[in-house]
Amino acid sequence: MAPKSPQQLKEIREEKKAVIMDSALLLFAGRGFHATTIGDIAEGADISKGLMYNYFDGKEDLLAEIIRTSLAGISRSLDADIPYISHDRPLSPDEFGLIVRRLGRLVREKSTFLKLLFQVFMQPLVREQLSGIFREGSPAGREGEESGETVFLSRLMKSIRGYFERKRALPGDEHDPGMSTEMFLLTMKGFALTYVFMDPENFDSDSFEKAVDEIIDLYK
Amino acid sequence: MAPKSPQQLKEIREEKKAVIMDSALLLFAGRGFHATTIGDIAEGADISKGLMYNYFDGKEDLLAEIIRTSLAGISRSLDADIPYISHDRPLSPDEFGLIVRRLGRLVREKSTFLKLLFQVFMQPLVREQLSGIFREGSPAGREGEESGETVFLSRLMKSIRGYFERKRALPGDEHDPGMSTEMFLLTMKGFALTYVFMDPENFDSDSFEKAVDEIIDLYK
Amino acid sequence: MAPKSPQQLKEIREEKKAVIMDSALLLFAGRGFHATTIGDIAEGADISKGLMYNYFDGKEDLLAEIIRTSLAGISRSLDADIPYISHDRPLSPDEFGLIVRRLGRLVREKSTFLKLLFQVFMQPLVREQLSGIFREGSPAGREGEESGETVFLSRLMKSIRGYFERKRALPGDEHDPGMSTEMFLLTMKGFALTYVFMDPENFDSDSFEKAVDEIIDLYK
Amino acid sequence: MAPKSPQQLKEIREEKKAVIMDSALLLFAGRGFHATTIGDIAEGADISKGLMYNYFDGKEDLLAEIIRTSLAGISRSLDADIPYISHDRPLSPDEFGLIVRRLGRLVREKSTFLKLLFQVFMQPLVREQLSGIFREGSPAGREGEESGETVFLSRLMKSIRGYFERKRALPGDEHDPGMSTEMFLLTMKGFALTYVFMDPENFDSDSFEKAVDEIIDLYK
DNA sequence: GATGAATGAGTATTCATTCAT
DNA sequence: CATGAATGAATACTCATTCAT
Repeated sequence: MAPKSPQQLKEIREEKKAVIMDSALLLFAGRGFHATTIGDIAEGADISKGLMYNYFDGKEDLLAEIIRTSLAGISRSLDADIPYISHDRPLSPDEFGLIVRRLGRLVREKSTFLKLLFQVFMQPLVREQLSGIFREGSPAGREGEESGETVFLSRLMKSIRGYFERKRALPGDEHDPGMSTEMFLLTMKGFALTYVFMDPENFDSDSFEKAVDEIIDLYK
Repeated sequence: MAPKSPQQLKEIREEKKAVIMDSALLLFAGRGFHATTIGDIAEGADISKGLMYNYFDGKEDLLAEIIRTSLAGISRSLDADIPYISHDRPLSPDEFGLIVRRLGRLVREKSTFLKLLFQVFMQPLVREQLSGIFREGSPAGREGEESGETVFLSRLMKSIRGYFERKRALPGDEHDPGMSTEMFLLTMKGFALTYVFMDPENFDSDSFEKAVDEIIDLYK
Repeated sequence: MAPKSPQQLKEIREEKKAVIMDSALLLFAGRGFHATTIGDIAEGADISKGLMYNYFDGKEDLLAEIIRTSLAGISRSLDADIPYISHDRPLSPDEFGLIVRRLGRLVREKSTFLKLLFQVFMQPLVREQLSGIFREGSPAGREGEESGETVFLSRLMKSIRGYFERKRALPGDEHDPGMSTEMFLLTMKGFALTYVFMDPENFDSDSFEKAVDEIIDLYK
Repeated sequence: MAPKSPQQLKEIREEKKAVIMDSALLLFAGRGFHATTIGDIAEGADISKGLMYNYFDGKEDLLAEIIRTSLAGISRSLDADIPYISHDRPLSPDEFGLIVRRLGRLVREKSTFLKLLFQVFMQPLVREQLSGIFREGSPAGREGEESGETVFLSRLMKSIRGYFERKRALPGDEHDPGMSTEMFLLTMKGFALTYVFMDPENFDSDSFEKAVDEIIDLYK
């Protein structure tokens, strides 16, 4: 009965937010953003429809928040696992292989979120709206948190680009490094697309792993 | 005074159907199926909302019809350009290269439809409904027309699979042919995804062509 | 190829009108006025939708015309069978019985139309609209035709009323003749209602006849 | 601050449901089901159109609910007034008279609902749909409430049938008891039909009562 | 914080009617 | 006389969002 401390309150709030976002993510990914109603989300989160609006500004804000948080989470998780890319030293082939393997794991572990991400970036309208929200939604003050983390993703990108540039300099490879990077990314996209939308019953863990190996082999 | 001849009538109907489908395709691809209203489509086709229902059973039927027709068109067009795959003789590397190049052209020419196709196959709900419509929509009788054409696509697939199997038999290649096929398809998907959703202003015709060459190089 | 004579033209016109009205009557009675579309009627009459408007001013006019024509037909048919009621002489009990029997036959033979009539008179709105059409629809000139015939129905009514008044004068009957008439009409309505909407498979020809006899017995 | 108690909530819901059903009943009876729009009903109930769908699954469900509830109400009300029919003892002529008088009162008091009921049972399509809803709508579990009440109506029917069977056994009556029952019901239908759809201004309270007396006289 | 009744703008769809041919 | 493509007003229904409690 004692009044909760501000700290506790904040924790409870964050937890409830997470529950709502989990419910929404599952439904957005499964049925699509438009086909999911606030009622569905509330039911999934076991709360009333109205409560959602205590935590988010609306359906689109909820979507934006999910994407923001998930991206930050991914960023953080990758950052923890791939520390070496922050150095100036170029990636070794083995490090490149580890990165690909790590990205493969990501596809498996975050397939629900990736499903959503694919959908969102296919609808220019939503994409634009989202950009708008992102712009408005990140007031000067708190850039230190989320964006600081998502910045990692561009560092990763740069690192990969660097890898292919260095490979270019080696004898026996006359590929345009820009093109090599593009091809690698394109293959990774196709890989993610294929496995993320594959029927779970058709999913073959073995061929998944072999595909990862194959990619490493192709681009190492 | 006299009513129009059945011939005239049929032409008018076919033409108007095409106009409506064109308008719908553009909007579905651009804004997504759900975000597109019948009013938008009607406006785009310069007709009244009601008229749409003289030609299609509803929004979903319109979508199904677009996909059916477009797939048939693609199938026909590929069939005309790639006649040799119908033979039993396995593909030569050059033929394989030509096929990839032809598929590349397809991505450019049919990017609007492919945009739609990607979106549709990402929404399981719509996907199922579509399958249902397709199943019902192809009564035993008229298999000669649409299905006869779409069958070409599976023949193409088989041909490609055959190509990788034969390659496997050559000395110096120890790849699992099934995995090779999968990797190739996955790369094609990534390729299509990348260029189909690329902002037109970022689209670089040169790198597009070079990417096609690169794919041919990788898998030939 | 010879141009048809005006007489022939008129006959053809009348015949086509009848076909349309038959189709409409069947559907109106079976599904209700609102639930029947012009398209249904046209299909049933094997004509185009537009043609209906060459013969009738619209759906409601079609309904009015059906009712008008059917009532006139009934009137004419009864008039032919019950000639004696036009005399001033009061009805004998046997004549009364014959009338009831004739009305019973009417219920069987015109059950489809009566179904429609019941429905129409239960919807005040339609009833009012119809009255309006009837009023507007009978220009001074042609009252000689239809109305002349429907007038018979009121003569019949008057005759029945007269029958019960005369009965009243007999010793041994102290019923209010107005009330007797009302009771008789009410029973006839209940009779018609019961058998007109009875499922054909539940219809028992025997009990139908016995009910007629019973009514005669009750009110003779 | 606190959300409303479940008790309060339930009361509000029940009350609002009743308001909507009252508005709908009035309009359905007056203009017919098809001619009544959701907007009309909402206006009559002084609510927004959308709210209707918080309480009913749609227009047809609303109709079904009205009929269900009204029938249950009638059943209950009759049950309270005519307790003796539950005994095995056959009805005395006086009891029969009381029943008819009670039914007469019902026609006056529930004329709006009866108007609707007549209309509904004249449209086979709606009738079938309703049967469907009724069947689905009464899961095995809650037979205790509504159906338990409407069951009373069949008990009443049986009681009346019993009355005429017993009468048949008396000397001086050679009517088929089944036919007598049918005639009685048919007369009651005609009676209800006549007075329920009579223009209020033509309604004569005196002749109404006398008609009831007359019916009792005829069938007692 | 939490609830769910209430709103109303928006959407797909239907259908009587018109009209060029 | 006959056709059916075309129209557009009307209608049932959905759903994000608000707000009193």
